[in-house]
Amino acid sequence: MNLKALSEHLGLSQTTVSRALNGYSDVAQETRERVARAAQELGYRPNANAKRLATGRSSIIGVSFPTGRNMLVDPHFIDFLAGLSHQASELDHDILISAIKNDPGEAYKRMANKGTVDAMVLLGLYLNNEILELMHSLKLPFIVHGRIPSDASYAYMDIDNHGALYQATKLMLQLGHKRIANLDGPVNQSFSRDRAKGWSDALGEAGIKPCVEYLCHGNMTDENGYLFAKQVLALEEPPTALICSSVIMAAGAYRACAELGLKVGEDVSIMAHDDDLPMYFPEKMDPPLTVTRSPIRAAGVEIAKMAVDLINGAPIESCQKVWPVDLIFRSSTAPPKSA
Amino acid sequence: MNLKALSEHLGLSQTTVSRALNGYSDVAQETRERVARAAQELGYRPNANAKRLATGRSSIIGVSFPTGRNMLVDPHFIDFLAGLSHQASELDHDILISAIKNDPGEAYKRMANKGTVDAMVLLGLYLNNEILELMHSLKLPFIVHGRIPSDASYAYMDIDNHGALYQATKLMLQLGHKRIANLDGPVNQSFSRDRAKGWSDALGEAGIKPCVEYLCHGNMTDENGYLFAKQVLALEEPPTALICSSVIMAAGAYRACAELGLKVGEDVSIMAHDDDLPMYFPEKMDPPLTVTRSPIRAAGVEIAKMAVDLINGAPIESCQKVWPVDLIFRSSTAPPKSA
DNA sequence: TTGCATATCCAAAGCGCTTTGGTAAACTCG
DNA sequence: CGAGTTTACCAAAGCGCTTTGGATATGCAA
Repeated sequence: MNLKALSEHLGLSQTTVSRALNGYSDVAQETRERVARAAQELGYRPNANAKRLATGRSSIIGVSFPTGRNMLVDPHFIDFLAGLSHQASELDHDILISAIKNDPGEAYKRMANKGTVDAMVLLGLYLNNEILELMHSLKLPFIVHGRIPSDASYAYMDIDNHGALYQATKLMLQLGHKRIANLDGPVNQSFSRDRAKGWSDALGEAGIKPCVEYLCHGNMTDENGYLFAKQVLALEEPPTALICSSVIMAAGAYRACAELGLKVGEDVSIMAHDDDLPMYFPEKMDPPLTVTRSPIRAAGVEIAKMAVDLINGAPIESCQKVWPVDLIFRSSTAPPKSA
Repeated sequence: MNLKALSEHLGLSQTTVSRALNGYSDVAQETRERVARAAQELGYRPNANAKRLATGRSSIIGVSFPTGRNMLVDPHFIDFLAGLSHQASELDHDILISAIKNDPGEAYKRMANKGTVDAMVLLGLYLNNEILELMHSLKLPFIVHGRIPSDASYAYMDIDNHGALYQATKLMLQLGHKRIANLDGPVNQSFSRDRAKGWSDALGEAGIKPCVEYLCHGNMTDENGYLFAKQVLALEEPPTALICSSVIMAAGAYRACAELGLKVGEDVSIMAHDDDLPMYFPEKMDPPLTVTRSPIRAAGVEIAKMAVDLINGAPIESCQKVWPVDLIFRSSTAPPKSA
């Protein structure tokens, strides 16, 4: 069942049927209804590819997907993707994923050249100035999850990573902690660097010199949380507070403390940034975990909206957002014991 | 730069240029090379949507993506998706994901009707006879990851879940265990039921009546592994062996044992099915975990291949595979202490 | 009555590719 | 040498939609 058949069935022209279905004003109300009814009854579905060819728009948003064996398939990415894809379908758009093997630039070019997608979502993880230039040269709207320092203007959506660690560190300071460790994400990622800066800025303001031994970088896994915690707690002067970049890491840190016979929320204070991942519940941990919180899934939702705006011609300047994070106090944080 | 411009530039017809580029035989070798060079130099990229309209094929494979808040975004699914998407791009196909909110059938219909995809990959998780009928009525090739018992013939790829638990249970029996618990996946999923059957079949052959208290069903999370282990180990007659449906669960079970002062590989034997998830390393656990193993990512790779075959007209019967699983013995399993 | 908006509808021209059904020239071979 | 093959190319007809640029009919003011 195609447009031609439907219009013949109705005794109307293809033009009118098309315009009726697409809500144009120059078609009588009665006709519009008649067309809608017939389309429904006959199960007419416009052919997406014909529509795409005619309009030059695909209503597909491309996302690069790091699948190489050496890259971690990260639960954070997945939850982000879930939000993105869910919202995209609300807005009648589809999500096409393109595997990044090694070179992300190559994957982006592939996606852009085929004209399959109207816009692309890039992971901040792979962003650098070179990629930014490449993207601009591809003449395809794109939006970045994350940020990098750059002169060029581009659409992005990020959470306030600096603020998150700044707040967290400030809280620990206010509780009386002086030795505050930062179990951070991978060193090559901008969000990790932003967080590290927030941490050291807060310390600096309190007149404390950030100690390099208190700063760990690595993938945000349970195991790293465990290892890093063990590592810093074994120092000559162990920290009394740990700030983890993810609830996953915090779970590992809890384990480390348990093994060392340290009571979380008493002997050592722990907090984390909570991306609200579906399988991790900071409020159910023992003790419940204090967090800075910003659901990564919501970021996916927002980016889908922004991508569609961008496709519809919104200026780049209106597509640059930084979300603040919430601070949720629970019992894993307390004044240091010695205080 | 489109076909018309390119052909004019070359002083050839569109037909010849198109055929040259697509490797048809009725074009002179010299011309073919000239065309290829010009296309390269001018950066000509055929418009994907025009091609799709003309050929009726999109080279896109659709995958349903469970994103609803109530559904777990499961690491297993993600690794599967990574394999699928990686292989699809090797075969010059793209992956389009369609969010399942609540009703999977509705999502499938949406995807099929638009004609955007050439084939669909369904998750066994959502499969039932009703869905199967729906899919057949949609006249779109599809392939299922998993299986259900059904009279209808359909393309599928599954691992031998029955065999996995059969083997695992058999191993425990051979070691001398009599009380063997099965910490299984969600009760409504076919792979969980297959595994439960493998477990009870092996027990049955050994003349042991499967005890319902030893069978737990639930999402394959760390927490459930912990809870289920605690639960069965607290029974009047606790099991001496635990078989977990996932390494993630096994990690939880290890924790439970540690808390109870039980040494894994001595006081209690544990094994698991290993999907080879990127963040979990059974061989690095303490003690290293005995597993039945079948990388779920490889299943994704295989399904991408099968989907492309199916699109190219391969008969359904040639697209029905069940993979055996490996049994890898490590030190988390040993004869029971009392034996 | 005439002139001019306004409301409805339509024929036909694309969108950029593939594919059918040729043609003309060059080659084969009895 | 002429009939049949083979080789290399092409014009034009789609694929199924949107959109442009009218056409026709009706309503209303002058």
